[in-house]
Amino acid sequence: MSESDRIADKFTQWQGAGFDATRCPVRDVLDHLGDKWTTLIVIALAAGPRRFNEIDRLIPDISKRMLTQTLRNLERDGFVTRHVFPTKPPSVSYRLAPLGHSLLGPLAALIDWAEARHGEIAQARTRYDRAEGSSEAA
Amino acid sequence: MSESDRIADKFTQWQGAGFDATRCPVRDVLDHLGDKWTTLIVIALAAGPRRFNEIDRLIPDISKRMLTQTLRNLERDGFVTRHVFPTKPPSVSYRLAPLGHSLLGPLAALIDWAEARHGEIAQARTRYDRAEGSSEAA
DNA sequence: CGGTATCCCGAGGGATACTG
DNA sequence: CAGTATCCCTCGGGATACCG
Repeated sequence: MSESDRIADKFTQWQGAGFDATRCPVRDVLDHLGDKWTTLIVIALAAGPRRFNEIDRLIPDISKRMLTQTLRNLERDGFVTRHVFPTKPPSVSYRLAPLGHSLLGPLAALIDWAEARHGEIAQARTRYDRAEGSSEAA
Repeated sequence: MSESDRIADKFTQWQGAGFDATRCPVRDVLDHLGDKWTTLIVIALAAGPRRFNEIDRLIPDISKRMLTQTLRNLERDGFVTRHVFPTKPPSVSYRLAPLGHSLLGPLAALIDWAEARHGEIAQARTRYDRAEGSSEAA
């Protein structure tokens, strides 16, 4: 119960102080995790540094375009660092910066939760859709 | 370090087992948290049940359209329950279901992280943009 | 190898107006 | 009060082709 109270309190405080949606840290972070590839890339880098095409192979259905773009954003926000080795052909490696690494804890909590509750969610969804279906015309 | 290893291991396992992007629990959950309003609504309901227009007021810049839609999704996935009181005019209240309530823990971890690291992220961003700007034509 | 540049489509979501 | 229904426009992101 105190967990929900803590969150509720935070929310109330945000309400009080202007609540610049643009400056809201939560929005800021969630927008990030919300996009299609960020989280997967962070996870892919959890084990250690990887090269561009390595990541590309680890995440089969990502395009180079989105891989580059997402890595750039992660770099911009200080989550990953980019190292260029001027070999021939060039080789670039990405690794989690301390900031990115520090995200792994909270992220792991969320992943564990997701895995634990995924079945429940799927059930709820089926139940809801079944109820909807029966009350609607085909 | 073991935190990152745990995640890395999970990732490797996903790789091994087909990795149906569609059935990936993480994708499933993150897509949810990623959209613009879900998280805010969950937080708004943390303190207790709220009526439709109450939530609308708590989150100033949401439209009725998105509020309804997001609440429906949350209901569908079993995060919130909807109670209709047939008064005149009707009154509808939403509250977190146990499933939704159980999300508050992991979510709080993420929020705490976001608040703690937000400054760092902003700094990294400024630094990156400054470096970018200096190397680019106006 | 590690990217950019372009084109393009569909979904997310805002604004507004109407309803039981 | 608690929604629906429409319109419309932005923009995330896929496909493809090209570059140092």
